[in-house]
Amino acid sequence: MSENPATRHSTLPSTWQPGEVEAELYERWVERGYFSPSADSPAEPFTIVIPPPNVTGNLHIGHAFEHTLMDVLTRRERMRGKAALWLPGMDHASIAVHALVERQLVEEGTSRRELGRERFVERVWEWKRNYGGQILAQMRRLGDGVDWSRERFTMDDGLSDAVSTMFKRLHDDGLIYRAERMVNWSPVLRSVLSDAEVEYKEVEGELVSMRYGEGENSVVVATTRVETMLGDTAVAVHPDDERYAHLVGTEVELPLTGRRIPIVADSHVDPEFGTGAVKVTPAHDPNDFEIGRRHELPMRTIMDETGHIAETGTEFDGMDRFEARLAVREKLREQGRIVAEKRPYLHSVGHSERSKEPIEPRLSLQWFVKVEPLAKAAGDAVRSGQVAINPPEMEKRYFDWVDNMHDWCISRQLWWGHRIPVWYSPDGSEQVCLGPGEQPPPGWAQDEDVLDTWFSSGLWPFSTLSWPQDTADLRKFYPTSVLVTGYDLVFFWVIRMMMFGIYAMKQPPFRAIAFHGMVRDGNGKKMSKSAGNVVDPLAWIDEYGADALRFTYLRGANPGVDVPISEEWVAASRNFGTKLWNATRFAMLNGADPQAEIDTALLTDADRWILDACRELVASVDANYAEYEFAKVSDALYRFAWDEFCDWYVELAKVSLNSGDEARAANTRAVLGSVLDTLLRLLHPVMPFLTETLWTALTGGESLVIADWPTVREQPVDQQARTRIEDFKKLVTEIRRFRSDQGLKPGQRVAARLSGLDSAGVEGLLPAVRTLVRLNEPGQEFSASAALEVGLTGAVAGVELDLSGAVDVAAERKRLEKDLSVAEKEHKGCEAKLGNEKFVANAPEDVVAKVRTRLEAAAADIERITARLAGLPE
RNA sequence: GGGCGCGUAGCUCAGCGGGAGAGCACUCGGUUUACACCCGAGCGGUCGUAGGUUCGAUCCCUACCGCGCCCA
Repeated sequence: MSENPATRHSTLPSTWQPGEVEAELYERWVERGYFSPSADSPAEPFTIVIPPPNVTGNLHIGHAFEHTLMDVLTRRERMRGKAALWLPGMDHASIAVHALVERQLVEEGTSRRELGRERFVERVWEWKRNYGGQILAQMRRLGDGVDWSRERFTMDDGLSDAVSTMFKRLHDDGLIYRAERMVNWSPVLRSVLSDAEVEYKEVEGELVSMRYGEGENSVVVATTRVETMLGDTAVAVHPDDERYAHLVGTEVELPLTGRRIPIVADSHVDPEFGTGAVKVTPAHDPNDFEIGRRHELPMRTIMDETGHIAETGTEFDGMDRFEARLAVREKLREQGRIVAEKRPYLHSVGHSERSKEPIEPRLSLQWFVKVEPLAKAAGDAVRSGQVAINPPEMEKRYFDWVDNMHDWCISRQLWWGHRIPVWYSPDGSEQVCLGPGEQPPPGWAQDEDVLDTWFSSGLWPFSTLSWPQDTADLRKFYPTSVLVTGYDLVFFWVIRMMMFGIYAMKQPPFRAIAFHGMVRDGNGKKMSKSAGNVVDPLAWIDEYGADALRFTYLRGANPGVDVPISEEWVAASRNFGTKLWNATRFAMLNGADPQAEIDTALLTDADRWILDACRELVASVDANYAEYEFAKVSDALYRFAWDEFCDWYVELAKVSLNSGDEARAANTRAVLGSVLDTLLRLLHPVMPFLTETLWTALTGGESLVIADWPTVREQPVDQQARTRIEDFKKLVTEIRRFRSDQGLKPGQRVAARLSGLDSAGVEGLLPAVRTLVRLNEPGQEFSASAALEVGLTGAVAGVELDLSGAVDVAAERKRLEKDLSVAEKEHKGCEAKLGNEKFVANAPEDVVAKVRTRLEAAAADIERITARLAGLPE
């Protein structure tokens, strides 16, 4: 504060080297505790919990994007005086980690079963200590202002207690049950998967039609999974289907098995599809399962947990399902039972999202959450407006999920994760569900399965704040302010967090949900390893700095819309950072002083205009943040900083600084300092490193992280100053255009005489015009050889130039003709509108008046340009 | 098959009832005392197609074509 502005510039190097200072700045922020709000703070809380990244993961381009948004929001709220908490952590990624460590064991020639459960889990923790959580270090590179003192992991003791507490509550409320159901089975993982972990893909398979039974009593059925016929326990037809009416109630022989199976009538069969008769495999197909239940059919499981045929008593036992598919088909062919084959047959098949193989529908005993009451509450919270979804269009997708959710299968046949807190008596006749700290009766055995990772993720917004303990953190920071996540994750953690939050905490876990899009490459293509267009955000941080990457993300972040990103755009953002750097350097070299008093009496039009523009910028940035319109925020900042401040104000400030009027120059230094100060504050959430460096140098303040967010100053808008500056800009631009047309070098000075500036009210800006467009005062021998006229708000300004005879008339004529045709088009358009009676009668008064004004202006332009063209030498 | 979204300048995207915009790319000029990661000037669009509503449609409605996503 006491530092002399004139000497501060010595602390600012001539170029910005992000790589040299980012890490140091970051660690300083963390050490000073800026990111760790106190639960005792009197300030209003602002909370974001990180959607927990996977412990196996690295910071990919999508995380970096999402983190930028969260960091921007949190940093801004901190500057606005909130007790801002961004809570970091990771989930344990049950399936991913389990599979990863299991693979390692296989490579070492052993297996998890050989190792045993206890040692396997130890092994996983060891892996986590050595290799897990790399993303946490990478988040520091990006500048994530998270509170590391509150970091959480879903497998930590506290969060594990939260899991078992929640399980027990739901269980005791009858919202968790165990049942034998058709589930999505992964033969590779040997575990069940939730519906959300299955992705449907079109595949080229085959549709095989085969005949069951003999002669008149035979039926033809078709399937893409021939091997499942071994588990058929019926054939179903539509009850109204006359073709098969005589067969309903009879039996046919199921080939290869010697079994006889009934033909049943079921109204869910589509008589239009295929032959109208379908094979029924209740233990291996969801639809068939339902038919089986309705008709009390036997449910024959014909595969083991690895997808191999088992216990059918046929030659196919022991074969993998795909091998059996071919073998069964060929056997049927030998027996003459294949009546048709369609190949390739395009159809949709569910695949395991994690292990990629086709899932196998399978009858299995699992634990489920009864979601109906929970999902209804989650839907109501949005319907009632308690939770706002941004952008609102995403509500539909949310309701689609919430309103049509199936019960959630939460057990997994894995070892890494939260073990289901249910114990069985030695004879299996009794079971008990226990909460944390409760002991099962001696000799009872705990359920072997673990819980779906999403179960613990669903608790994340409050388990991370120490729930079920009633702590100061929980009271202060729950519910969280906003969940920032991709629209693809609606059904993963969003709905689960909503359901659990409302159930356990009696209020939704966030006040708002801000959905963002997916990061795509510069051509709008989805990034994927196979397309080879995946980029590493860390490489770009190395090359261009974290701020450049962050700014690029923000510029592309329209709510809910995909974000394309490419290296050239990151480079462009880096250029923007450099521009700011240089502008600040210029300001400091000229003694810009943000603390100096601004004497309003001495303000020039330029000062008034930029202060007003700056004021509007603050308002616009605030308004757009409120709507999560990040792209509009950054666009406004970019344009103000570059187009208004650097391109015009700084140039005008030079005129003032060199005017020799010390009082005026001092005032300009104060305005320069003030505007830059505001601009750097506004940019800080997006570009924390660069702005911190510049701002501390400019102001001598401690840190921008904890500086105040700008407020909209109560200051009258000087509309006249704005008009004069707009006129000034137009005048300068037109003269530059004329010079360019005439082939004058930008630096070449020419003598000129200007007129009409006084009646336009911009005579005070004459010195600035002369400086910006290199016009000398007309001397003794001044002889105007070229001239132009510029229509300003209040008058027409005349500019006569002495080009020493060398006038390019052709160029001037071309320019005038172009201007004329623009004016004529405008004139014609306005005339047509005003000539339309209905327009004049129906259009609002102000619209009609505006068109009249435009018509007059166009007419004046036409007259002036025509006269000038007529006066040009041939 | 059902649902949602999108087709605007070479590229990526704003705008969404009354004068077509931005960034990048491109062309020309440039040793202007902050900046060539720059400065100045410029080129570039029948706003997917066809109808309709309206005094007026890139904007609203309908159909179609193309692309993407989600669900079955």
